[in-house]
Amino acid sequence: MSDTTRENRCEICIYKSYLFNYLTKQETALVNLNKKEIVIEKGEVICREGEPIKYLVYLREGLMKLYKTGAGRTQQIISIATPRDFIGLLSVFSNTEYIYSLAALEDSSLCMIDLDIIKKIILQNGKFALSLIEKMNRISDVVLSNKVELGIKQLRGRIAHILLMFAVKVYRSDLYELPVSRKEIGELIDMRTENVVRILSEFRKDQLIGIEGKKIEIKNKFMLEKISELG
Amino acid sequence: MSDTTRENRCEICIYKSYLFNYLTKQETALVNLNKKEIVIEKGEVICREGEPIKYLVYLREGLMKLYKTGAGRTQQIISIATPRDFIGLLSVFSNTEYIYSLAALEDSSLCMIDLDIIKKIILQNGKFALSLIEKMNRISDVVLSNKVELGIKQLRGRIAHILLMFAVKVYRSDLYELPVSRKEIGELIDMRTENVVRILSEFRKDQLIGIEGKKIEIKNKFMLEKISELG
DNA sequence: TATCAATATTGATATATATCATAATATCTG
DNA sequence: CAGATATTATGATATATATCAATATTGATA
Repeated sequence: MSDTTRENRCEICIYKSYLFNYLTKQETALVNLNKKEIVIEKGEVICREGEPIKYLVYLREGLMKLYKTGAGRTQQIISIATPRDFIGLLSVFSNTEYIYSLAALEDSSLCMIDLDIIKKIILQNGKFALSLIEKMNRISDVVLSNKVELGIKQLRGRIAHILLMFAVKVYRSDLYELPVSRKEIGELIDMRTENVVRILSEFRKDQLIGIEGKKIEIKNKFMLEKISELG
Repeated sequence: MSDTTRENRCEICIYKSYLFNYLTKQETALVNLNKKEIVIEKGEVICREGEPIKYLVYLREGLMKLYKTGAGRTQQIISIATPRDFIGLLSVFSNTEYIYSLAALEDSSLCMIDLDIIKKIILQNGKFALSLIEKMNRISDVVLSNKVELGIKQLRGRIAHILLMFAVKVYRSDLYELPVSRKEIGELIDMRTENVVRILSEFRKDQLIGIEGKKIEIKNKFMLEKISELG
């Protein structure tokens, strides 16, 4: 975890989210003074369940997973965060300790902003507060609706859904490299690793996708969408 | 749906949530002018998916369900709201139309506050904004974690969980009347009606609960907790 | 009160999914 | 590089869940 704070200034940050557009000059300067920018490698864990919450984490580049550790080292992945996401916005204001852990699925660069500073700005800047509320709401809409949909889909539908999710929302390409193992796919969509493997093979045999290790090619998007919709 | 606004004043409302304690006198008066208080009967639907969002709904008394209608009149229940809940806080700031419907499971009394007024107050009252953020976060924590837990539990675990939820969180009694049909239980915890019935009967035979129509008696809470935890 | 529709119940059976076993391959580590 | 370990893969089997069918019960309604 290398700290690269240096003289990076929020004012000219190209990753500045639309959220921070509502900040005044003074507030931007305050954020600038109370944030650290870090680069982490694939696999690194930056927040763990139970640790005190100090930062609001903004994902500049890379890919991360938000997950929960259960009994016997089992994990359940809550959501996958993509660039420009305020990760963990899901629960940082309602808890004093993290209720989820956060790990990098790809090399990532993050901006960690002191949560007390964010709270301070909420108290004094209504536009910022309202846009933060909208952002939070939107994030939980997406995460919740994904989990709700899981409940009505069978395994094939879930696999189709997740393959399309990576193609459409994460990589914006029909050809991509899976950032997760088969086991992690299972942890994300509630199924056993063996069944993830099996159904991927099945989809390959049916010419819906191409597989080469972690490389996935979406060959029949229409059919995958059908399978995803119908469960 | 009978409008009983009359001269009810927010200032002296016994249901005034801690949230509204942060309002100034003027703001309280503003809310008072822009809210309506209604009483609805069991079964009534007050918001439907797709309708424009106008109000923030506060449940004073009663019980409601937040649900989604899928293809072929199927429903999925997202969450059950209990008194003092700000229902639908889940998605009112991120959408212009409701993404869930809202119906009464028991006769209920609601306070519907103009959402534009709430937004206006957020813009000018930082303490209110921050406490609203905390409240929103807490609500989505609960709803999401319920749905996440569903994914790792088998049917018996889900039924045990829901029976305990009604006993502990809704009625605070080991003897209560189910506010939902067997079918609705299935819609809430993603399983078929027949299996809801079957497992309830099984629990009755095993002396874990007593059943008489909709009346449920929790007889062996310890065992139900075990079943709920272990899935 | 009689009739209809929704709900609840139970059993038999089909289907989906998990589990267990085993092996091949890839990845990490000293 | 060798050995250890995790990941991917496939088949056989057990288990969990859904589906189908038939009936009883309750609740609503004319």
